[in-house]
Amino acid sequence: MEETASSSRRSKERAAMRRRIVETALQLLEQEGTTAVTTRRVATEMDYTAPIVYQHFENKDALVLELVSHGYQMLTAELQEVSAQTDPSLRLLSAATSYVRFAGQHPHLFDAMNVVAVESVQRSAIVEPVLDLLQDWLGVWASSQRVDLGDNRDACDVVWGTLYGIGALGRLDSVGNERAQRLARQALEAILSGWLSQGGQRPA
Amino acid sequence: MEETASSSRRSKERAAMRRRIVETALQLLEQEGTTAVTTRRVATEMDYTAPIVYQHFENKDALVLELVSHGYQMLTAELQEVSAQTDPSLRLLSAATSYVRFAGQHPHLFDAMNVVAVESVQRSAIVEPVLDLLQDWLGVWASSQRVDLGDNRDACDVVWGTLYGIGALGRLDSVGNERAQRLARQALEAILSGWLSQGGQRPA
DNA sequence: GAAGATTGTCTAACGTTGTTAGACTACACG
DNA sequence: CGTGTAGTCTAACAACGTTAGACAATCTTC
Repeated sequence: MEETASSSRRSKERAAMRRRIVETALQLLEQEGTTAVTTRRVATEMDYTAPIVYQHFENKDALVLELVSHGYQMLTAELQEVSAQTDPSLRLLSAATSYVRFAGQHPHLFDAMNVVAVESVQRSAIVEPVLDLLQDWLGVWASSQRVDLGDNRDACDVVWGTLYGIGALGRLDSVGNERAQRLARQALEAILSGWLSQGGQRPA
Repeated sequence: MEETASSSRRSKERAAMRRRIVETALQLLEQEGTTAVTTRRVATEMDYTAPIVYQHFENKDALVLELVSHGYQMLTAELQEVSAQTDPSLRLLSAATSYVRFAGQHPHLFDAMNVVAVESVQRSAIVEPVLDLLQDWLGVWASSQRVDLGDNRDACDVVWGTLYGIGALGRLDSVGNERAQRLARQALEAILSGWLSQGGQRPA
């Protein structure tokens, strides 16, 4: 396993090609939706042919999983920005609208990110950063309000599920993203205010 | 357009065949998941061939839409049962667990019921009964607690989105349906208690 | 009851999808 | 220069949604 000059160049080219595939697929997904992401379409868009995909991904699902991963990275980055907000309550509320806005700005990616069928061991790892962020912010909020949330994990999943559900609602024409942003904020306001008034821990 | 004996029999047979297709497709969906619902598979299961489907549905999407409609009817029926619960708060909490339990008992159907891509004018009509139920119960709860929810429609969608999100969360192995049922109850408890403590109307 | 129309069903095909095997080409290394 | 390796393409497969056209059975009408 020597490290020759050309082999290193080759592996860089391989990596570059892999990135190109992901970029092209992502662009297709965002601009034309799930149905546009086919192996042939992705390859053609780069002036290659379909089998090129299989030189870099085990199958199409693996490629899509990479898009999903990319999506969560984008989402994490966007959520990091509201980190500037130091007030624990406002920060959570900003995160809520931020999350739903993301769903509105990247509707098809958002869909792909939430296809449960693509469950895998890796999925948990992909979502983890966002959940960690949320769990952290919730913890800070709780201690700032001197509230015991019981299981922090539970609280985190409650908020996560709530925001996801309302974000998904916003995808419907009958609801719309802007209204969904408002609803998400209202929902989180209600939940936090509820936890506040329930005061302490939940009964068994 | 006379009403002869045989034409009436024929139309009954047509209707029966349509029902058989729906039943077969529903069974396949529930037992083997979305990928098992193909025109060929559905037809073969009934000892027919694929084109039979197109004698009764414009396309596969129309068939799936019928399954979704069927699913919402089942859900509505199941929610009607908790109607026995007269206490407004307990009734809503029961509905929450009921809804999430439904997601756990019919996971693939639940998925199909929530594919946003199948949006259509008819979709709103399909979901309407459930939303009406929820809106009604929320209204009763609000007046029983002497709380002004502001826009009743908003409150309804908040709860609807929340429950859906947590129900979908339960589909993940890392969460599980039983835990999701608990989480849904907790979420709704928090929201209601939050609305209670916020007391009156939301600011503009 | 026979002729013609209607209706149910199947066969066969088209285009598209994910995916793989095998051929070809170009470059790298001895 | 010859040999091997890595990258790419062509061609094919099975399965999918969908449609046209043929066939047969039934109904209508005289």
